[in-house]
Amino acid sequence: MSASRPGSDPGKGGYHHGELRAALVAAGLSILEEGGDASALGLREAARRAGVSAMAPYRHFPDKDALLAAVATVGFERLRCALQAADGGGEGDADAREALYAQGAAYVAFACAQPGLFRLMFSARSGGSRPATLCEASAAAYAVLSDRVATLVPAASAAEEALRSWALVHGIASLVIDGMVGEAVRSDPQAAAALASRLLRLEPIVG
Amino acid sequence: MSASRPGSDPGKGGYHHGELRAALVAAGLSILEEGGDASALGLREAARRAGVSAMAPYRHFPDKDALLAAVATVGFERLRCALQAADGGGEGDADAREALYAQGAAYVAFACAQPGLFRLMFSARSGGSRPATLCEASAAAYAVLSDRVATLVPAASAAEEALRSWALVHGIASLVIDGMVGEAVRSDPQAAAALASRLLRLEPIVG
DNA sequence: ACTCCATGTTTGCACCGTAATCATAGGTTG
DNA sequence: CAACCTATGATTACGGTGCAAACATGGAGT
Repeated sequence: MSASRPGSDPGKGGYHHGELRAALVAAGLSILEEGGDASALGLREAARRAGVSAMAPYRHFPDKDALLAAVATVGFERLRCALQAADGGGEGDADAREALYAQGAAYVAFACAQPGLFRLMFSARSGGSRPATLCEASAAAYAVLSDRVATLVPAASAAEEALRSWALVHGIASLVIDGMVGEAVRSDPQAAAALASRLLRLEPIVG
Repeated sequence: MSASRPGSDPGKGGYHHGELRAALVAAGLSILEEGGDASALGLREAARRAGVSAMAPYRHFPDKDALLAAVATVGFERLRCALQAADGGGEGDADAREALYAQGAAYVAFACAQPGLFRLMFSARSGGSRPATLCEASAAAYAVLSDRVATLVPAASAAEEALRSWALVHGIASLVIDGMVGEAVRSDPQAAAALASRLLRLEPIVG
């Protein structure tokens, strides 16, 4: 009686449009991929791309922030996949270290390749706080990095080391996409990834 | 014939309003300080606070981005002052290291205390590229950190070490103000600064 | 066949950024 | 001193946005 309703499960309905929710999220992603400007992502523009009226999105999202959060959630899922692919799952000691560096490079390359999406992921805040699905998606992505760090350091310092690594690569990514480290790096994800890998290996000042 | 014109030097006019340009920048700063939301900073709202018509700002800024850039420039100047104050100018070896840690803590505390302004500083981009004054202000702030790092490491690696330190503190600041590291830290600049200081001292994974 | 309700549309409002046009004030110059 | 000239600010108008409210539609369950 509840699961038999036409649009009970969001994202797989089959009525007028069929997949409006998914189409809107896809439209949002395409907007971010085209014009790096995050302010270009709007409800009306997304509806336009989905071939639907301007108010239709409100049947699937309570407000604009909710759509942004849904798009950001997809972004975190993509980031998690990218990190997992870069890690490779090596278990040796040297392999584990290289896996961490590869994750850092992938993190920065991801941000560099899709700056609009990356910025949205860390600014999407629906009604003051993040929706649960967004939190879960970001936590899942962080877990990939956190788990790798856990294989490299004692358990006691694992949490802080993971946070330090995250902050470092996140800082590099943010500075690069905001144009603070030279134009040559921003438009070249490979160069940005190489920079991240180099900074991760760098000897610390506390030597 | 040119310098004798009433409003030749922007920012120090004395006509109808007197200091409209400065008043608009101040209004922008106050907007950012009140509602953490950066999207609340608009031309019309700034004009409203300055007690002037909605179109008046266009006599002092070509478009909205230019006002944002001017506000961001003030933000970088404030950040530079905060970093210089935190550094203290110590010259001993241990003092120098502590000065660097203090700068990192001050950087994160600044972002935590004024998240809207901090975000604007790294997203203000007038017409695709940053105005010269904004670049100079950000470079001046970075120089404070860069110079301190230069006193701690060999000249050959100074540039990369400085960038690494900047990325680390910038990453911490970004993650904190975007609510990715726990609510307790975000609303407490002191706690955020302590976190930054701790992560800066942390042993690296390459041990 | 009838009804119901989720989905999509239409209309309307307040706000924003900005272009075009007009009004004014205060020095500059004859 | 008076006329003017230009920088500054005000008005009006246009397209865009997010959103609320009322309306239309069409497949699902009875």
